[in-house]
Amino acid sequence: MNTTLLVSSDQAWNVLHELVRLRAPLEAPPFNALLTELGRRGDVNGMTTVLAEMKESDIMPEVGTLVILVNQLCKLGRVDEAMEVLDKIGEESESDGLSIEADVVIYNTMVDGLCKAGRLEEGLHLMEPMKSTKSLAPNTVTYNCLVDGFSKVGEIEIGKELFDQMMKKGHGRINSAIVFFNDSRGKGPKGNTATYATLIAALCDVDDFPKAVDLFDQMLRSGCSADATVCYSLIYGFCKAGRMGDANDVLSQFKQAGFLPDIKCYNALVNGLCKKNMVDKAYEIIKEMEEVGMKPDSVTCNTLIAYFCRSGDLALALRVMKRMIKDGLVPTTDTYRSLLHACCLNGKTKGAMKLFTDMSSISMIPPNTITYNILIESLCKNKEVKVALSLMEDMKANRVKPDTTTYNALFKGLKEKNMLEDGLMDSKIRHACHPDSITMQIPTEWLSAVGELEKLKSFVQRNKVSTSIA
DNA sequence: GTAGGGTTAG
Repeated sequence: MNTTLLVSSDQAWNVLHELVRLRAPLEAPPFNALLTELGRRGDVNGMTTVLAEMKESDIMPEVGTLVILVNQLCKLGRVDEAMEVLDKIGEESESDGLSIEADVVIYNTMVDGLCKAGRLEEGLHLMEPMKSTKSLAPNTVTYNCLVDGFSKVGEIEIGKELFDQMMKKGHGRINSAIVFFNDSRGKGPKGNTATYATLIAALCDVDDFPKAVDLFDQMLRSGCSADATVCYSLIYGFCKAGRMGDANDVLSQFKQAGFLPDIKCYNALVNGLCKKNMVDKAYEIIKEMEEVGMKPDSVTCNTLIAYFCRSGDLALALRVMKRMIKDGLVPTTDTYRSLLHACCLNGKTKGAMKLFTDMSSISMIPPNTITYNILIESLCKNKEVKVALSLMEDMKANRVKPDTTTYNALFKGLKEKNMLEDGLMDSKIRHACHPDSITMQIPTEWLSAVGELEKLKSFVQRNKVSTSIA
C-alpha cells in the first residue's frame, strides 16, 4: 500500500545523496521534506541517518528540521529521546555561536508530547525554561496542549506557583482546565476555537451539557467562530446521552448560524438515531445532507447496514450495500463484518460463505481475524467443525492470526462433536496464541473426563493453566 | 515544523 511512498522517498533520498556528494550548495528545506516523509513512515532510523548526513556535509538544520524529529519521536512514544533532542539544541548553541535556537514551536511540540504521554507536570515545567532562559512566551498552542492534557488525564497535582490560584478554584480535571483557560485569558494568549472545542468535548464526555453549552455561548460571544469539530463534539455527546432532540437542534442551529457541519457531524447524528431505532429520522437527516450537496459516504452506509443487521432485516442491509456500490462507494471490512454476522445469526451459512468469498474477490478486502471468527464460530455452532477446521488452515495460509475467540469456538465445536483426539487438540493448543482460562477450560475438562491424567498434568504445566482437578 | 472530532464492534 505504501509502495509509492517508499519509492518516492527513496528516490528523493538518492537524489539528495547525489547532490551532497557533488557538494551542491544545499540548505535545510529539501531535507525537511524528506524527513517529513520518513516521519510519516515512522522511520526514525532513516531520520537519524538523514540528520547525520546533514551534519557531515555541514548543512545546518533549521529548528523546523528538529521539530519534525521531535514530533515524530513523541508520536512514537519515545518522549525521552525527543527531550534529548531539545536539550541538545541548548547545549550546542552554548558551545558554538552558529547553532540554531529553540523556538516556541519546538517547545510546543515537546509540551504536547509530554501531555499526551500523561506527563503533565513536565509539560508545565517546560514553560519555565521557555519563559525565563529563552524569553519565549507560551502561546495559544502551548495552552491548548496543556488544556487538552488536563481534560484527558486523571487528577493532577500541579505544584507550580503559576497555577496556585487555579488549584484553589478548581476541582477535578475539567474544572482545572477551565479555570486554567479563563486564567490564561486577558494577560496571556487568547483561547481560540481549538481551545473551546477541547473543553466542550471534555465536558460532553462527562455529560456536563449545561457547562458545555455555556462554553459554546461564551465562545460565540467572544467572537470565536464555531466549526465542525465543535458541532461534532456536541452532537456526539448528546447522542451518547440519548438526547436526540438536542443533538438534532445542534445541527440546525449550526446551519442557521451559517456554520458548515461536515460529514462527520451528519454521520454522528445518523448513528445516534439508528441506535435509538429512529431510522426514519435518520433517513431524513441523510436527505438533509444530500440537499446541502453532501453525499453519504461509506461510514453513513455502514451505519445503516449495521442497524439493519442488528434489527434483523438482512435483505434491507444487503440493499444498502448494493446501493453503496452503485454510488461508487467501496464496502469496507466493517460492511462485511455486519453482514457476515447477520447471515450467521440467521443460520444462512451459505450466504455468509458467499459474502466471505466476495469480500476478497470482488471488494479486494483480505479477511481478518474478526471475519474468520464470525464464520468459524457459526460453523462450530452448527456442528460443521470440519469446514471450520479447513477455514483455520485457510487462516494459516493467509497469515491471519487466530485469537482466543477462534480457539474458544473451535474447542467447543470439537468437544461437542467428540472430536478432541489428542493429535488434533495438541496441535491446536500448541498454536493457540494467548491461552486464557476460558480457552483452556474445554481441553482441561475433556482430558479429565476421559481419565487422561498424565496428559492432563503435562498439559496444565505446559500451558500454565490452573485447574481444581489437577 | 506545533494544538481540538468515538460510525460500527466478532
